[in-house]
Amino acid sequence: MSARDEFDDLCQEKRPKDSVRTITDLAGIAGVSAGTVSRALANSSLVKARTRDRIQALAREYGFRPNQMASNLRRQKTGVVGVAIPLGHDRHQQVSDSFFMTLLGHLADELTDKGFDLMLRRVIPDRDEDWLDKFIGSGMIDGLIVIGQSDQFDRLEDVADGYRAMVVWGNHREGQRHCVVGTDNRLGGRLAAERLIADGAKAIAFLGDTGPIEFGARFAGAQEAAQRLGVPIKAFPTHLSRDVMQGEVARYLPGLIKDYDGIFAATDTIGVAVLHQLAKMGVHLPDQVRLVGFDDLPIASQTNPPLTTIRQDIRAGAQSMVDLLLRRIAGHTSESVVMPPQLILRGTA
Amino acid sequence: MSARDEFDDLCQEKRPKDSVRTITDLAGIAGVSAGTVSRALANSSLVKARTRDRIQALAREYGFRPNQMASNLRRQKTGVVGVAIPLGHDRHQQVSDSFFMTLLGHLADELTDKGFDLMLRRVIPDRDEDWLDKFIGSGMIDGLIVIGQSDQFDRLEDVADGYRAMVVWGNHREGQRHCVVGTDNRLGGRLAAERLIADGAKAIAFLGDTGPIEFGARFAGAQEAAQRLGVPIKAFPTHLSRDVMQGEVARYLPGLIKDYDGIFAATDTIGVAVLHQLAKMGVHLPDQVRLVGFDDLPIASQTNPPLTTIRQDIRAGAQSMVDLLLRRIAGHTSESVVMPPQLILRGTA
DNA sequence: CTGAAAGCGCTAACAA
DNA sequence: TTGTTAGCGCTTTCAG
Repeated sequence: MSARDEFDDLCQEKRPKDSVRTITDLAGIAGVSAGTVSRALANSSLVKARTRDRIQALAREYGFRPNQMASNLRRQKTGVVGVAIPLGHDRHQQVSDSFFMTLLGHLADELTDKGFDLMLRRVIPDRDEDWLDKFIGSGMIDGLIVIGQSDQFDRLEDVADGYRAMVVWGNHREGQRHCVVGTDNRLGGRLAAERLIADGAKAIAFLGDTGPIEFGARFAGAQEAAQRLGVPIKAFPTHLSRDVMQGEVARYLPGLIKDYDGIFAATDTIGVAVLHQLAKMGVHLPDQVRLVGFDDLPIASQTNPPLTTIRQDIRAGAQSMVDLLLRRIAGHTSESVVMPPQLILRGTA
Repeated sequence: MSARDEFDDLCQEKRPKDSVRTITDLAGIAGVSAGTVSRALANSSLVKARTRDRIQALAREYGFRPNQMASNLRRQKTGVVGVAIPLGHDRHQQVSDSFFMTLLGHLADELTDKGFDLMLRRVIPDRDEDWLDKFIGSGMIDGLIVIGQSDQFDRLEDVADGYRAMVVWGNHREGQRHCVVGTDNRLGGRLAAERLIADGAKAIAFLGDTGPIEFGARFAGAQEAAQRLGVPIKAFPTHLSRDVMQGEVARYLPGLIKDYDGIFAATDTIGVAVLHQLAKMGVHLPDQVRLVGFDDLPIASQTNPPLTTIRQDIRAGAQSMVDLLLRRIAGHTSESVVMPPQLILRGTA
C-alpha cells in the first residue's frame, strides 16, 4: 500500500461521509475557501477549471450536496412554484378529480422542464380565510398557480394587485385583475347546447352546480343558445364528489328523461356517471337521449358509446400557465389567456 | 378625528405594509426585541399574554408573516415531504396515470392533515442517475415518499441504510431493506387467475409488462395458479402510456381471442382499453371472453359491463405510507406493510 | 418575562 | 483566480 493510499484511507477514516455536511467541510478537505467551493459547485467561470473539477469530484466522492434552504435564504428565491387547489363546500376529494389531476400532471412536466419544483397545497378556504396570504407569504415559493377559482374570485382579485407572481386556472371575466388561463366556458356551453339541439333535442337538462363561476358560465352559454333556438333548459345541481354525484345522477335520471331528451353534463366525470346510469336503465343513446360532456378527459374516448364532449386543451393550458407565471416571476407583466373550446363529436350526440 | 386616530394614521403613513418584511421590523414597531416577536408569533408561553396578543394583532395589521426559509434553516426542518415519481424509459409511466393520481390525492389529504406540505417531483432515472440523492440531499424535505419502484429497486436499497425517512410504494421482497407499502401482488395475480378459471377460462392471456417488479409479481401469481390448475398462460407485453397501450391492445386482441378465453389485465386502465376494443369487435363478455383487471380504480365500476377486478386499497395505502414516514421522521423505525388484495366481482368475469 | 448574541449554511461583494 | 467578510431572517440559548 502506497503512502498515498494510506493517506487517502486516513482521510476516509477521519472524514466519513456524514461529516461532510457543509460547504465549509468540503472546503477544508479541498484546501480552499468556502467561497471557492460555492463557486465551483455553481460552475462559475470565475474559478479555475482544474480546481473546479477537483472540487466537484470531491463533492461526488463524499456525496456532498449544498443545503438548498441556506442557498434559498441567501439568494431570496426558491426555485419552487406553489400549486394551490382550493376546495369549495364540496370538499370531498376534489383533489383526486380527474380534471385537476390531468392538469396537475402537465403542470409538473412543464415546471420540471423549466427547472422548478412544485409544492402542492390543498386548501379549504372556508376553514382558513387566510390561505392565500399564508401561501404567498410563506417565503417558500417564487410564484403561485391556483387551480380553479372555486368561490374565491374576490379574494384572488384582492391579492392580484399586490402580488404579481400568480396565475389562476379558471374563467375570465371582463376587466378582472388576476391573471387567468382557461377555456371560454360560455362559448363551450353554447357549442354543447347547439349540438344537442342540432341532434334533435327538444328540451335540455344541465347536470352540474351553477355556483362555481366556470360552471355558471357553461350553463349561461347553453341557456343563451337554447333560448335563441326556442328550446327549454333547466339546471339540476350536481356535486363533483364521485360518490355523491353518482347518487344524485341515479336519482335525477329516471324522472328527468321523461321531460328532457338532451343532457349537458358540466364535466365528463358527470357525463360518465350519466352514461352508466342510462345503461343501467336500458336507455339508448343517442336516439332516445343525447348527451354532451365537458373537458374531453382521456376517459371520454373510452366509454361505450364514446362520449361527445367539449374539449378543453388542458396541456396547452398548463403550458400557458407556466409561461405566464415565469414571465411574471421575472418581473414582466402578462395578459390572461382564454382558449377556445372545441366540440368533439363522438357517439352520444 | 381623535388624537389616537391621528397617531394611527401617522403610523400608517410612516410604515406602509411593505416595509414590515422581517421580524425585526415588527419588533421595531412593537417596541420589543426580535426574540420576543419570534416567541410571541410562536405562541410561546414564555411571553406575557398581553404583549403576545399585542404583537399578534400588529402582525395581522401589517400582514406580516415570518419567512419560512429562514425559520427552516434555523430549525433544520422544513415541514415538507417530497413525493417522487420515477418514470421509466421513454417517460412511459411505470405506474398508471389514474392509479398514481388517485394515490397522490390521498397522500395530499393525509399530509395536509398532519401539517406537512408536499413537494412533487417527477424523475427520469435513466436521464439522471442521481435523482434520489439529489432529492434527499436537497435540504428541502424532511422525508421522502417514492411512488413505484420502477426499475430502481437496487438504488432504493442502497439508499435505505443511510436515509431512514423514506417510504416507497411498491412490491415487498423478502429481506429487503427499504420500507415499502403495497399490495400483495402475487396473491392478487393468483386471485385473478383463479377467478378466470372458475368462470370457465381454458387459456389465459396476461396483458402487461412483466418487467416492473409489481407487475412481474402479478404475472407470477397468476402463472402459479394457472399451472396448478393445468391452464396455459402467456404474457403479452403492454405499455402503460395510454396512446401506445390502446394501439397494442387493438393489435393483440383480434388474434388473441382465437386462442385465449380469459384475459388478466395488469391494471384497470389496460382493462378498460380491452373492454373498449372488445366492444368494437362485438365480442360479448363474460360468455365469449372473461376479463379481470387490477387496482379497482373508480372507473372500474363505471364501465359497461362493470369491470371485475382485484382491489388495492389505495386510500389505506396512502394512510399507511404517511404514518410510517412520520414515524421515521421522528426517528423511530417501522416495518413494511403488505396489504391483502381483494377480488371484486362485477360483470366481466 | 425580555433582551442580547450567536449562529443555521450559503452567496456575493469587495479585496487581494 | 481566490480568500475574506458580511449578511439572508429567523430561533434559541444564556443572562439579566
